[in-house]
Amino acid sequence: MQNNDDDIDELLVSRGLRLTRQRRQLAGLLFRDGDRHVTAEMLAREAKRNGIRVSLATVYNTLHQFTRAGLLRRINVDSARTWFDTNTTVHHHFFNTSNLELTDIPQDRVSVDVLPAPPDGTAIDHVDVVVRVTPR
Amino acid sequence: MQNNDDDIDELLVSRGLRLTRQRRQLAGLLFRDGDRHVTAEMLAREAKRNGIRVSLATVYNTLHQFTRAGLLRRINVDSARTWFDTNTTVHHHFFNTSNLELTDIPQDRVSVDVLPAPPDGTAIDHVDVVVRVTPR
DNA sequence: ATAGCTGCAAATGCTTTGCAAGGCC
DNA sequence: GGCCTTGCAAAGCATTTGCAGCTAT
Repeated sequence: MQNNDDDIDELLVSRGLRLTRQRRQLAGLLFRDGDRHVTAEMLAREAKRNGIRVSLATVYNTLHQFTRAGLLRRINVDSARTWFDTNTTVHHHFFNTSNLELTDIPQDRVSVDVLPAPPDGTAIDHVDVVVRVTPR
Repeated sequence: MQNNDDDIDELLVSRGLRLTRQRRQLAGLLFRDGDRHVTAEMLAREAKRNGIRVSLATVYNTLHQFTRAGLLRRINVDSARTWFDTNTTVHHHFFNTSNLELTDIPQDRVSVDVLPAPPDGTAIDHVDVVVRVTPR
């Protein structure tokens, strides 16, 4: 994925998000090159490195707003922190438990068959597969 | 699974754990009836309800010691808290994101094929499948 | 006796919240 | 102008840690 600034502005507006400086700059980091996995802490550090002035609270707010707007997907791999993925399509992950590196697995490279019915009164929302890996 | 007090003592000793009052009582709650999913907070509350005097820090320590000893398995379903499962065999989970209820799926009722190779220099440790469900 | 446990309180790390000031439409 | 956003600091949780006192072996 490749997006220029205009595409990114349009993306935000199309999801009903106002164009504030912080949102445009964070969206630039996230969506310019596509396919990224970040935590709030990582994104805040990266923003600072790039001369973007934004508070940590705003990074959290923005990640959640983008998630609600369907631009990001939350991933639960690690009970210590929340990861966000710019790839919102159905797919799965490798998670390196030593260096906390997350890698996508294209959906069509994993097949999952869940035979049992979900618990009474519930319906399946989605299936997450995390393949935990460690250095060899 | 069904264990009486003697079985439980033997279980702890066989894993090299000293028989302290707190460990025996917590192990009683966890392993007497088998197949349970708990968080530290839940286990501490249950202990209190059962008149077991134990600090929250000891509950955390004990859960980790039991995990290291292979009596429990950590589960990452929810980035807000850590779950522990008394079922240490390979299997997967339904997770109800509304009421935070975890249910086992026997391994033989799920088939997963991961085709791509893990990232360079890593080997697969294990595969976790979480089927997220919501009330219908 | 001594290595290992426990309990408490304080500390930590991630995340959320309250609120005043500022910015977008 | 009015509503949404931002930043800061404080608060909130889950979890870990330091350490003095206790306990299993």
